[in-house]
Amino acid sequence: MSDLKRGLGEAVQAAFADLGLPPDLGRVTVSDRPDLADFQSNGALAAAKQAGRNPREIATAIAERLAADPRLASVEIAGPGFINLKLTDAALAARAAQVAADPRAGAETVETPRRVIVDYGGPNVAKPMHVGHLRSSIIGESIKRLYRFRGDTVVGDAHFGDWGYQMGLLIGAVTDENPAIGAEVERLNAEGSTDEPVPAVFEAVTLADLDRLYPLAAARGKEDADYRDRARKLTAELQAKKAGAFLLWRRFAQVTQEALTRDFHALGVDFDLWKGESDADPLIPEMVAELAAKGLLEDDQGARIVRVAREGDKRELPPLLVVSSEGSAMYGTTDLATILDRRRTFRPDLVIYCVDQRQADHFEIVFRAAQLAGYAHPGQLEHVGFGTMNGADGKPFKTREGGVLKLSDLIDMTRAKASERLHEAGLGEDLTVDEFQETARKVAVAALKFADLQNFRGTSYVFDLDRFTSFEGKTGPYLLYQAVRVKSLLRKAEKEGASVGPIAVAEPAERDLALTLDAFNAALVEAYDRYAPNVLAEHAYRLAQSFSKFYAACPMLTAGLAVRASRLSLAGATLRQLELALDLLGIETPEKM
RNA sequence: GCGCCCGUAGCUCAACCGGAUAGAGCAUCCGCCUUCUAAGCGGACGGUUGCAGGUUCGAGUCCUGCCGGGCGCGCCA
Repeated sequence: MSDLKRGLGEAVQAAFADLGLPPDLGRVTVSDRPDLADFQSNGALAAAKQAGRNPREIATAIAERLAADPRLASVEIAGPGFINLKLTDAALAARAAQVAADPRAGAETVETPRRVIVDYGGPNVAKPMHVGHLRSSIIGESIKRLYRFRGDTVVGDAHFGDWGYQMGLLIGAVTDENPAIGAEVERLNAEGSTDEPVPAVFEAVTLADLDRLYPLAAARGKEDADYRDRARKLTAELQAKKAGAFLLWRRFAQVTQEALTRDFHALGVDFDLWKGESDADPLIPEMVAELAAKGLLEDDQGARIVRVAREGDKRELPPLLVVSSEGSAMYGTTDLATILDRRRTFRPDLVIYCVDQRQADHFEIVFRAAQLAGYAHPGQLEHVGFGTMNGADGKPFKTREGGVLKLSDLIDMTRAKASERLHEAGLGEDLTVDEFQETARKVAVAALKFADLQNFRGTSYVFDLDRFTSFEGKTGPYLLYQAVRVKSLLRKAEKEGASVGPIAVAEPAERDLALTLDAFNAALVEAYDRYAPNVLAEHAYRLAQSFSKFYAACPMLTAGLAVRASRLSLAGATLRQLELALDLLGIETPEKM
């Protein structure tokens, strides 16, 4: 079952082939001029250019071959050689009926499913999530769901940032502040085992402590060489699995993961794997040996590196730093080892790194090194970068007090506002307290996620609290509102014994809704190919809007029997597709609001 | 200095391999609730797509140069 756009595309392409023209020029797109047509093909223009012929002539020849197509009410040539295609109401109705009958609401699956890993780019130990972390989790989650829905086998991995120099900094800062912990670390380093449980003294460490200490330690590490050297030494101790350092680190990871799990859960984001950089650590020795055996490793200024620069590069790309002069594994080391680990345990066809755009160079370096080492083919590793979130001043977002806004605070604020609005509107009064809370949570999450996902991931954007927590216009709550209206309508219809029936389209709003329903698959394909959830978000919004217009223009319960049955079918198809699209964006739909 | 990204309506963002009249939302103004949820619907206003060239039948989109902004450039992650 194919959507109309593709079906018509095949017909036009066949007509191009008939005329001895390149078939791929016969691509059909949704019309730019809905007043003139439903779909259009611009291929005659490109073909004319290639063949040195008159475009209108070619367009006319194509149109003659399409005239007999029973799906088309009209085929017209316009302007320099646009081919305008208008569908019959019957063809539209038939397609809408297909969508209505399809559990996948008209969405197809990929021909050859792949094994895919989505790497969420690592929330870090010791750093509570702030608004800057919204993007990787929201975009990553949506991409994961989208790929899975299209038929791929997908695993989402948090890729926890839990290894490296920052851990050494923290171990130093915490032991300095709390001598009891320091003494216990010393004792365990000397005579303990990493198999022991985390000692009770370490439980004094909270996420708030880490959050407070880390920026101080990082700043001091930058200006104080001795402090930095000590932190590096502690990092090396941790990576050498000294029991004291290791168990204290376990405590850091514990408290952080608890908080992160809570925040992610509130956002409806869940990982299939909660692996960390530390999990790749055991593979590092053999990986280093292998890199050396392959002749890829070079000694340079006391460190060991892999050179990845290529002939023809526009500038010199720095090498991958595999082993620091202190003997520590670096960011790129664990990333490369993780590629090796995944290759062995999952054999992915594709790994999607959903990470800040600023790390593009880093990934280019790691990916090149992976290819040199034979761990990956070109195209198998994709960095899907996203822009940064800035404040109204164009700089990274800060609260009025100058601090970062914690993600959990943002969610709470938005949820409180949603509750307030529900109360104001007198909505949800028949809900229990729990149901009401749950609805407010869903509204809040929808607002936050949709505000992010409607932007193309690659561009940076301004974080505006009012806009993020806005419930009117092109927002998540608008989409939920439309879905809930359909649900309410269908409940009422059921109570009145009204049933669905064959779909007919006649009114402009019905035609428009049917066309929008048809566009779902194309939106999914594009969002999938371009790693661009905003394409899907845009479709969901258009669908909600089409429905809202239809809802206003086409009464259902008061209509005649056949019309009512048809419109209820359209409403049902809309609901299913809208809920599916929202789910793929990671947005849950409440029953009532 | 070198490299990457960006510059679209007052604001925040879209725009499918280069196509017709560059679209939404917010804001402003005007209409629409005794009938299915008004968090809605309809309408108005709003543009030299940073500037200057070039390629093309056709450029927001491709090329060159400038201006403005963001980011990155091995021992943080």
